[in-house]
Amino acid sequence: MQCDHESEHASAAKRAAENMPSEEEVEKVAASFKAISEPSRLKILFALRHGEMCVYHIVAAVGSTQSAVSHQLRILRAGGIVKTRREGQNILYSLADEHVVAVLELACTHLKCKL
Amino acid sequence: MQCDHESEHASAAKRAAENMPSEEEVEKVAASFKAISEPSRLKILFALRHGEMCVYHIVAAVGSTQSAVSHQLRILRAGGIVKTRREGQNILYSLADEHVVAVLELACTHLKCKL
DNA sequence: TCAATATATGAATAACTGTTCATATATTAC
DNA sequence: GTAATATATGAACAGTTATTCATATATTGA
Repeated sequence: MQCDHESEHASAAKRAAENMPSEEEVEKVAASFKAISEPSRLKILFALRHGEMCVYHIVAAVGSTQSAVSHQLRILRAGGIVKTRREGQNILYSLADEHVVAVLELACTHLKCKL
Repeated sequence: MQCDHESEHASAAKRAAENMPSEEEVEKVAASFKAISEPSRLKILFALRHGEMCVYHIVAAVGSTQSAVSHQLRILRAGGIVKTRREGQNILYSLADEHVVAVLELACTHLKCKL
């Protein structure tokens, strides 16, 4: 394999190779996207767009089980997608920041689906 | 399990359940994110930010094999993340639209990593 | 038409991941 | 301290997926 339109693409390829983020950075970005790439987790995020919620209400909103939701919340939390605060017996979950909201909205715009 | 701060969260939960996108829509969004959630595919996208490229140069830029890259490109193409055009023997790949660029940049901003 | 180059793809394997079930931890009310 | 409630977690299983290897298709130039 070899490509001979050096003039046109070689420079882009060279720049791309030189500016490729480190393996660690790529994996960090990938992990963030992976966190929001599962239907069960996306539903949680769509739910949280309507406001801070405890686990019980998240379970109700997405229609799943407590255990499954709790496992997914851990992944979202570890990925920095949601944040938590305790209020008595309850742990209240919310979207971590405006970037998360923005990415969700971009995806829906891209796919031409209402939110 | 039952949650008694009805006054505070029940309304958010109710709105969330009512406005939850359909299973099909959620899966479409999830599939899009899944397409960009693998390090090997993300590297391809980071490379393509520097311009349209043929497979040979993508392979060179990301440091993988022709077969692996080709499999990943198929997934990115099916997910509407990249688009292609043929030029002689070569298939030139590029990012599908500005939304893709924007999402990549948002993620890097979110993670405070340079791009 | 034939050889060479570029890209795609099917099958197989190995690694990863989501859910379920059972159970553990933590907080509150008594 | 004990019971009740809310949330988290470990293990196991099932389903998914990325890579490799071998091979197929498509385009070009002779």
